[in-house]
Amino acid sequence: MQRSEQERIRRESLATMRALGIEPYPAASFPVSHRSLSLSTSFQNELDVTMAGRIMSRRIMGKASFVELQDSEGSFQLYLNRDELCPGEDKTLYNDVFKKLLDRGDFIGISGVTFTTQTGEQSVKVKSMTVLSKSLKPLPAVKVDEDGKVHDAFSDPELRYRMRYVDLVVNPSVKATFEARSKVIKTIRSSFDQAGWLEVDTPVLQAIPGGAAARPFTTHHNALDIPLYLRIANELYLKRLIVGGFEGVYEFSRNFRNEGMDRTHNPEFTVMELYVAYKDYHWMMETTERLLADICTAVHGQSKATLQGVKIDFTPPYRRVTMREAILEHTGIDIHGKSEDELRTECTRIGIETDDSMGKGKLIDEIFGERCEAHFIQPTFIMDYPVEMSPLTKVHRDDDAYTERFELMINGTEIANAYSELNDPDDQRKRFEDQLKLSERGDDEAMFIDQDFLRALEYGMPPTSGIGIGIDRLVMMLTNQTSIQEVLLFPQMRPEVFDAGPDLNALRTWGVPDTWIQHVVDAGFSSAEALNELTPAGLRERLNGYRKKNKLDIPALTLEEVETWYATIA
RNA sequence: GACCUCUUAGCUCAGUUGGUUAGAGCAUCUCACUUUUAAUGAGAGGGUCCUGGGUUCGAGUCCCAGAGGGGUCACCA
Repeated sequence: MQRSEQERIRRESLATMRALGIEPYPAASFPVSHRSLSLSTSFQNELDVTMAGRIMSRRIMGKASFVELQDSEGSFQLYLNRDELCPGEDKTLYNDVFKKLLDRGDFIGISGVTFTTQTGEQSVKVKSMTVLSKSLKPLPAVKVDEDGKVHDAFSDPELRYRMRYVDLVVNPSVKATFEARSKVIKTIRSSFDQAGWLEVDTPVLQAIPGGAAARPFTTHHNALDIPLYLRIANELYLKRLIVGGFEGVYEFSRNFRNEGMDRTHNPEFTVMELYVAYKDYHWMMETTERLLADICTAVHGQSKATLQGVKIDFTPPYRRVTMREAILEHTGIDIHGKSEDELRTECTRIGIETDDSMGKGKLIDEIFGERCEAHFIQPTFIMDYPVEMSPLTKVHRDDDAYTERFELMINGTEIANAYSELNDPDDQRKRFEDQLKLSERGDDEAMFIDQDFLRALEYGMPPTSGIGIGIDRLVMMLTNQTSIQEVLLFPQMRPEVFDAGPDLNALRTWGVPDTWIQHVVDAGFSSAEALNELTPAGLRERLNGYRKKNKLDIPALTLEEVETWYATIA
């Protein structure tokens, strides 16, 4: 790939620095005494500081300059005065290194003294400066005016996701999103640790992809010569640990599902799953609403958040609605006691398409998903799902047509899914077998039977409540994002195709001098075909013209030299 | 998987009915400037108009195919 003019100039600056005896990529650590935000909040004049960061802008006014230095916390203004930076006769560091050889994007370390400028800006008067790393590619030139309006924003989603490192440098809100994500996870972890529950790791590679109904990614283990699947859920493993005697276990589980991608689905995503013994789903609802209020407070400083202009109030308690009530409320249909055929008729009546592979549970799920889900904007627990659609859930204590299950809906989206866990091994086996029948009817999402899990239940699992919380979607809600890609640092994308680039060794074998190789490529003569379009004399003329134009400090080419290249190729 | 839509300078974008040498702002380079802050003033350079075909005297613009992105739907507890 041909380098842009800006890249060529930066590489020349790099070489010039080395010629001046300045290593652009020094090995030594650079200890820092202050960072931008903390220095600014406890600012005082005449403070000795040492800082490091990236040059984000330079305003050069002859013998004095201002630099915006960006570090991990934010940015801070530096003031460089030629005679303060270079008190002696030699002004190279200011005149050449700073003004000519450094660019926007370069990392520098500085020492100096704090002061306030005439316009009242907190600044550091730089006394010494060290080059820490040279940036060879120009950063997008995002500018923010005095009204906070962003100009020339780096906004192309493809480029932003593919080069998240650039996105993070120039778009501060992106960094804030991922800091919020970290706060969400930290809050959950510290809350659970405080409760005495154990954070565990369970297998990602599984022989039976259980615990959910989804199409798995398949791989192969060579030594065992067996297929393995990337986990679609970790539920069955965490329950085995409850059998093993832990009272509470949780895991931040990266799950993988080989399904479609869109605004709310990425092939790999994170679910936090928690299982606690001797509890039921009522307890879990109370635990969940308290946890979410804490998380929201950690991110926003209050238990309310705004999502697409709508205020979401995470303050407990949340509304609790049974699935039967929810469907009755929004469609007028009472699903209670209805047969599969009756439900199918109702679906057709209200315009929901059905097919023969759909069982009772699936039909009810369709009605809820199509007609009810979107109405639950404020946090709401939808409780008591029909037994057919919840094969891992204990039947309801009062009515065996339902299960003790809830989903937490926020802004019309499912955020969490929880049960009083099914711990009756015989019932569990029967439910798995019902799933198998569904799968024979053509429902390709029905679950596999995990015999070892059934054996674990036969050893006895205490009454347990469990929950899975979709971390990515939760972060979306708390950061006011509508796309999952905005809350994943590196969302899945089609792989980028890179040009292999010209073969520099080939040029070397033609006899092109090392000093010329890059320039011959840059000038567009990286292949024998390109050369053969010109005579040796013509090529020499073009390359020497290129040398002159770019003021290259290398010997001009002689006709004899260029002729030998052609001789080698032929 | 289907449909819609986008791809022009490092970034953000104009580009008329198909018509001269493809433009702007920022960024870059040169010069000036010792408290600026979207610094300023003067000047300059920078392009595989996503790729490949086609129509045409002539294509950034029209047609076909492809690549990549975005959106909607389908799929996805």
